[in-house]
Amino acid sequence: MTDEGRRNVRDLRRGNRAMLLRRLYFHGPLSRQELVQTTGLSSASVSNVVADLIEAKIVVEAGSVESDGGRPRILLRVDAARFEAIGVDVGETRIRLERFDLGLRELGSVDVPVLGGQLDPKAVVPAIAAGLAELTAGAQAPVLGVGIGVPGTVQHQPYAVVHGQTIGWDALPLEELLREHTELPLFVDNGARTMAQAEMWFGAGRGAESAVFLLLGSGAGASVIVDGAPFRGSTTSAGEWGHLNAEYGGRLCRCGARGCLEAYVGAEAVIARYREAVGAAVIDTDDEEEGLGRILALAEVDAGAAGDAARSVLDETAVRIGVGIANVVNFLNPQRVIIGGWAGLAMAPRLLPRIHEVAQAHSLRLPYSLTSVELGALGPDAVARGAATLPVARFLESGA
Amino acid sequence: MTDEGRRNVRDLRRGNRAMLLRRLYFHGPLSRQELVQTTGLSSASVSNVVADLIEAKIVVEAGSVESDGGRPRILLRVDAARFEAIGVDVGETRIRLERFDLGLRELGSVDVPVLGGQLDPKAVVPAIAAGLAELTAGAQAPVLGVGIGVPGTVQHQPYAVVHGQTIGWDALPLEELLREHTELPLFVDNGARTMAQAEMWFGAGRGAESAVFLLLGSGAGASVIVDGAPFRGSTTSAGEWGHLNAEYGGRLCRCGARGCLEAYVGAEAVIARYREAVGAAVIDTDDEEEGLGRILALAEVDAGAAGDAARSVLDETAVRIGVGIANVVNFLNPQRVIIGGWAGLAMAPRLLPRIHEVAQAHSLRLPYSLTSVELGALGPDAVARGAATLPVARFLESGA
DNA sequence: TGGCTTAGTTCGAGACGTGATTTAACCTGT
DNA sequence: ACAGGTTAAATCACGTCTCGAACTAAGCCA
Repeated sequence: MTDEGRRNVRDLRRGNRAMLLRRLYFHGPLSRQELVQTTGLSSASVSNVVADLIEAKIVVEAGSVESDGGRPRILLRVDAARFEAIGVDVGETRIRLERFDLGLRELGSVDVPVLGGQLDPKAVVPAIAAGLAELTAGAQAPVLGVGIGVPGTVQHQPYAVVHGQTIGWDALPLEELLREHTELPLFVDNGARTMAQAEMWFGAGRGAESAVFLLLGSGAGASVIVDGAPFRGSTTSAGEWGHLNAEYGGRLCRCGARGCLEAYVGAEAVIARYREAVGAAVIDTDDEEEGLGRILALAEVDAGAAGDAARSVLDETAVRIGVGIANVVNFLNPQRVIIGGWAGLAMAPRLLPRIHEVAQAHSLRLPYSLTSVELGALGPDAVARGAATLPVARFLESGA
Repeated sequence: MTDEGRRNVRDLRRGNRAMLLRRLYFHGPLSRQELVQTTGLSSASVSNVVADLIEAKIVVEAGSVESDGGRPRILLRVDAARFEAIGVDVGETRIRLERFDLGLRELGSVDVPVLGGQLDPKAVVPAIAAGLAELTAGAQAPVLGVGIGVPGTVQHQPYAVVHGQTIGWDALPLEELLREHTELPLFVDNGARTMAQAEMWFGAGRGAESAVFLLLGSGAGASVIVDGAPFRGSTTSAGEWGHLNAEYGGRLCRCGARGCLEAYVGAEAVIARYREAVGAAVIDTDDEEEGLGRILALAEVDAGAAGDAARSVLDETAVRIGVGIANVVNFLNPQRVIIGGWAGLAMAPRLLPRIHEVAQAHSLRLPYSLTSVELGALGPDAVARGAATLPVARFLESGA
């Protein structure tokens, strides 16, 4: 309510510059004419600002469009090679760093396994620092910054602090710790949100103004996009879809409450429910990906009791997800609901029809009819790419 | 993603003008000095813009603050008498129009009973038009516009069209119909949202950036405030809290789905559940307000079976509301959750402790600890006042 | 080659915000 | 009563911005 954006003429210029830059970035090569029409700026100003951007080597000319009688239009595009950005995916089993150009094309990557499956903060920071050093050494252009997707809630006070209950991170001051190893701007955010950001820019969310991304992995999370930007809530913990209550007094959730959706639909929960149904020894692996795969396979090929149990467990999973989607549709009325995460993508082929059916039955007619429920397009590994969008987004917003 | 706000220097001025005006409006009399400090503008610009506003007679000087050695600061305030606004509450039993000054002090009102309890569109439009004529005739200052809160979903395409399934309005082009009777700018929105807006400006939401207002009347709705503005979703139907699923396969809701929260917590549902528990004849009134009152009284004073049933029904209501609040807290992480609506305010004194208890038990620890759950401060009749904020908000945003 | 059409640039005008300077309005101490 | 000090507000000169109009560039066609 106090201060918002533009005040003086320089800010005005920066805003217009950012507007043109964003448009060129997201809507491909465009002529000055098209920029004039879509932004509402005068042709004089467009010429002026574009000249700035060209001089700064951020925008380059990219051929021209054949004319029908007049001077041909010169196309402009953002020079993707002008800057680079680094994205980091801090996962539960590995840390992956990727280097991208401005257009988010991957230029290099480093994988660091997490020893013993434990994300010890003392080991994570040096691992990231080492990876950063390796990647920046290979950079062909200035690096705008480093985006880091972490499993947990990120608060800025004012430097990013991570609260990750599932991985035992208690108020880890990640930004300050990394600050000792690099001068690059750091952008830390929740991994689910960075993944959603990647889908918004390049995947299933492209073009939507509002969308909800459901991330089914070991557990269940979500990221809510409102007006094209992630909604964080008052303390950045919005989007805990997995802890919507699915059944009063139901299964105990690892958060301590009873009946959370996550106690039914994440890979961990699906496996646990299957074990309860058929006896603990049947799925004899600790690898959730493998365990979930076996249940899916049994449901597909086994005509006996083990297959019946698998089908039953998966059907309830679809029902719970469907109701959870209906809740999202009724309460937030998004343009799209997008299912992602490795477990979600693995189960979706089998469950999607049932999910649609249940979601429809529990949704209000009008909003559901205008919402599409679909799968993520970038696969389960979009966290690092989404993280790299953070410095790029800052670059575009600031107008360079 | 295309065009947003400021482009040229005139827009810049308008934005700064709006910023100062908003600040003066919401933060009471302020000196130019204080404006300089809180807005970040230079003192030259503040003087300049304020001179404009004074010349337009929107802002007036309002005494001065004693100095400690220097020239005293002259206080400025928005002249509440300079403009007026009209708010309309289209309720299920009556239509109420109120006339306000710029500071939203009530200056006059007209009540139109709805004949036979039926909101016939053919009768509503002339009724509103007649009320408007009466109120504008009494206006002492130019009327900025008319805000109208209606029970139903409002879509702008581009003129306001109301879809009200509960009252049998099917795509009623209310704005166009009223346009034939008045030249005043019209602002139509859902009544729950206008009520929430009133609470945000003058009631329990004051100062919050994000809040969720739960409106318990005959049914159950909500209005979600994000970044100080109502969130409408992609097709303006966001906030259907009453249709979150409370129990899979549960009670049939009037929306057609099973297990909606509204089938448990609205006045209609509470009365129905009580009747089921004790026999249909016990609450022998069609007036929901009276019926709910009797149940509350029985719970309070009757030690026998009728009281037990009332207590049991009300306890389950508290549990359902509590879980519903936990869902909101987990998913949206608002600063505040505010319970309003006539039924909500009537039940709250008895239910609030239990609601808090259940909400806490089903919420994630961190977000719940930072969220306050409280009651609306403006009572059940804030719809018209909230509606009147719509033209005022437009006035403030545009910078007059 | 000359006219026509469209794209992009240049230029002068008008509007704005800012820092520095000036004026206004009050207080304190003598 | 009056000078000196202090703070608030207004004024001024300057630089920056966008815009419309005029102008130049670069193609087509006959």
